[in-house]
Amino acid sequence: MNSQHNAEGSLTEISRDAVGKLLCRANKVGTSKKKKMVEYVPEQNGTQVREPIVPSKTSEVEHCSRNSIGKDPAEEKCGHVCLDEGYMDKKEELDDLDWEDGTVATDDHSMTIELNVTPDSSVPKKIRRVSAEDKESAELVHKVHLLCLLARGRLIDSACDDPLIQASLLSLLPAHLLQLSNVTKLTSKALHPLISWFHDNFHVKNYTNGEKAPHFALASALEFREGSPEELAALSVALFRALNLTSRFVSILDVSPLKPDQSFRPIASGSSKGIFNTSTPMVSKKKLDFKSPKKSLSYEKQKLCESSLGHSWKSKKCIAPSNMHQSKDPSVAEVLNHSVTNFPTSEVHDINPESHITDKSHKPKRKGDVEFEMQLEMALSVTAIGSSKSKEESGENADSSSFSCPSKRIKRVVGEESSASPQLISTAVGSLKVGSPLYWAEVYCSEENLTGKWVHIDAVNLIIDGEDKVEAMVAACKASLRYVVAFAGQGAKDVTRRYCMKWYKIASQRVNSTWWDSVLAPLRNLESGATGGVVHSRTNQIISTEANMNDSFVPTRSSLEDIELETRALTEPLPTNQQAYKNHPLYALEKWLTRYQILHPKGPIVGFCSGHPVYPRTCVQTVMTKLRWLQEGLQVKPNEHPAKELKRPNKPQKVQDFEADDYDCTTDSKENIKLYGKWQLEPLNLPHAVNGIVPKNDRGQVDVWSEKCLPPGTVHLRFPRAYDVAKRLEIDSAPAMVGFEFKNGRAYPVHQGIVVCAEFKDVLLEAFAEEAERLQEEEKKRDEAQALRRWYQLLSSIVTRQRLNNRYNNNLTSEVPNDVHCINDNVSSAAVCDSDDKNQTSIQHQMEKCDTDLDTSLSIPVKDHEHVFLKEYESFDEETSLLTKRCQCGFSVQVEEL
DNA sequence: TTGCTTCAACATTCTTTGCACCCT
DNA sequence: AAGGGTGCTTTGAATGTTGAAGCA
Repeated sequence: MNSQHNAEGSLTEISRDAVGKLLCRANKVGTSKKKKMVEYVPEQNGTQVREPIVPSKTSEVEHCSRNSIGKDPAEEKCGHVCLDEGYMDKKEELDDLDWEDGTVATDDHSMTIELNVTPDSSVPKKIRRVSAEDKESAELVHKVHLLCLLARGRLIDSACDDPLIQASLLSLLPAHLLQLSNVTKLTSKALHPLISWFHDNFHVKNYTNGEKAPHFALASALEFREGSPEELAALSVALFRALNLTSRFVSILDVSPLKPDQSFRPIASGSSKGIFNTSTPMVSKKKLDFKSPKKSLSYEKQKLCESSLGHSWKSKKCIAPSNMHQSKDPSVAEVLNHSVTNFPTSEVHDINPESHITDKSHKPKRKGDVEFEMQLEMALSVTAIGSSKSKEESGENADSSSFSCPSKRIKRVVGEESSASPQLISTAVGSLKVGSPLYWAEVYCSEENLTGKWVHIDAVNLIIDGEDKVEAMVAACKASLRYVVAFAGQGAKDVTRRYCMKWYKIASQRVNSTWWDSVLAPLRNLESGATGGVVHSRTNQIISTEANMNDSFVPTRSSLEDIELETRALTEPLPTNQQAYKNHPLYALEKWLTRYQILHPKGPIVGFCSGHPVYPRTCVQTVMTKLRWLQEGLQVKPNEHPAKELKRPNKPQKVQDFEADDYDCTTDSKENIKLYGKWQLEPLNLPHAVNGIVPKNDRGQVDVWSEKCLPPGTVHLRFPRAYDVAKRLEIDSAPAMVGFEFKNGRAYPVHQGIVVCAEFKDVLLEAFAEEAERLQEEEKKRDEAQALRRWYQLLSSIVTRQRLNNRYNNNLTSEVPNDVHCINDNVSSAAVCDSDDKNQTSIQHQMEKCDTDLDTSLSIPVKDHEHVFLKEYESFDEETSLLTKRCQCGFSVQVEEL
């Protein structure tokens, strides 16, 4: 176990480093910008200032970016390295000068002052824009962080389902509050005493218990009745679930920014050192005396098991139910018995197969499940380490680091006087310090509204039904709630809309919705399976069937909630500033329409902003030129007038420049860009191909922007030399223009293949195949001929060489050099005599003969020595296909395998 | 102090159908 | 001499994005 922990630690370390580096990269822009701005200064100052002025802010991020990421070339050019080198160069120069004349040094100094023409203040500001790469990496970090937090939320949620935790909570609960589990018509008001009790008994702490899995962290928080806001919110959810209330664990996913160069400050976090430090130091509270003196028996037992067995939390669950019976309170024992002992059987009734993560060890796991669990574990460890670390850091100055953002007065429904405890130090009259609203619970109250409602319950801050306050609280922390996700049944659902009143403000800060929706899709199903209509998994059979019956004629909770959130989206209040309308999903101002946008129909006016009429976004239509619509496979209906006309940008055509002024006013009106809207279009109606003739445009070609643009009855053949093939077969064809290439400021058409009548397609393809085969054959022949030519050349040279050797070296006793390529007389003579008639086939034949001769005889008499080529001295080079045969005397022959 | 507007600077997108000259 | 390859005058305006300044 220890080793496993170590391994896990290293893994999480690695993960943290990796993501940290990514973050550093994402944040690099800001820091590097500063760096550059600073380091430009000394460069312009010449050598006078040697040390670059280091900005006072030496953040870890910057440090990291310097260390972990290779310097980019631009940085190297103007960065400190360059400065140092410059200095060194200068110094060398200086030394040289010293060597020549000792007095120059001072001159040199003064010269540098002369160079320093521009004072620091007048240095033009260099604002480095974020590059596409920076944006991409920021988005990547954003997504990864989002997934990590999502995974963490799921783990917390599964911990809330833990029957031991639930049972222990119930064991603490006063008997009168247990009645809540029997309430069928639940209202938010009915929850007040329960929340109040929870608030009084569980308190926020600023330090951490160390790195613990959610199950253990919750158990620990339960035991000591204090914990992080996250743990307490989770405990409240566990309590609701223990009481058979349908509830969710809701969390704001406080992710790193989507766009680079935005400093990421985790909500309510004292310092931001990385995306993992999302700790949430809260209002420091004195640990209150427990009103209920008895401790959780089950946890004492469990701790015992833990120490004696050293097993995982999961394994202990099996023995837990028997322990529950030892509870002294009979009612509690009954409830426990009911809720906990039902647990093993509940999986039978449970609709959601994954709702009991705790039992997974007993089920055969699929490979994907195992992998997913591992990923979850990793995500958990990573986030747990990060947060705990920051908590440890903030632990020292717990009071000072406690939540300090001013907050608007929030709804405190019950026990406001008691909750305004002395430990809440207010800095302003009328303001209350509240904990960071990162985590809370949602309980489904069937008697709220007509159809029932998910009620926001922040047990930590004692806020009930304060959904409209969350945004203000988050805003008070100078953060925005971009993602609010509700977790239940191992699933998750984005409920940001419920808490966000100004969606247009956060929409741009969220990741692209397609990706996010696809991530959430499977989780949504799990979530709605656990909460939508069907009462929670621990509910008994009767209630479950009742709910099922209800579901058969009542929309599910999930779908009702979807409608609710959708309605919120559609009834968002009008923004008060004009800029907000620029990309607002619901509303538009004519002022902010782009060149190619138009209001159609122009109305209804839904309001006014600074005197400008506000129209629904649905009225905004895109207009395009005829050509652009053509590219989309649409054409403008006949007799349609342009919906909008734009003045053609003045592009004076070189030679006519001087004449342009004369008839500018007259031509302009004629050459306006005519734009048409979608409502003025019809499907493309191109002339049909008749009698094998392809209808062409005035340039004798067919513009193939897409398949839609092909005249009916024609096909686009893209194979090379198609035009030649068609021409040879005397088939009518037209070059296919597929687009433009922009070079030197001009557009050049790009042609690819041809357009022919469909009936010729097969013929042409066949002809092309034949052609291709023929070309291949020709190429092969050409290659072979070339090979033979080279062989002939080689053999000729060898023969010549041999002749020269025979003639002039006969009398000499010199040895044949090792690397001289030799060949026996038979071969050479054969090659020579055959080379004369230049018959390629016979040459080839002789080559083969030569090859076999070499293979079989392998004995070439040279003078007294007869070469013997033994097999073991052979070597074959696969690249050149050359076989090298060697004689013991050192003589070698290379043979090419044909 | 905060939020909004305006402006400037830079980045990105859209634009959209040759020709003269040289070499083989 | 014909035909293929290569390189020009290396656009430029509109729009989108971001930061800074000014103002209420």
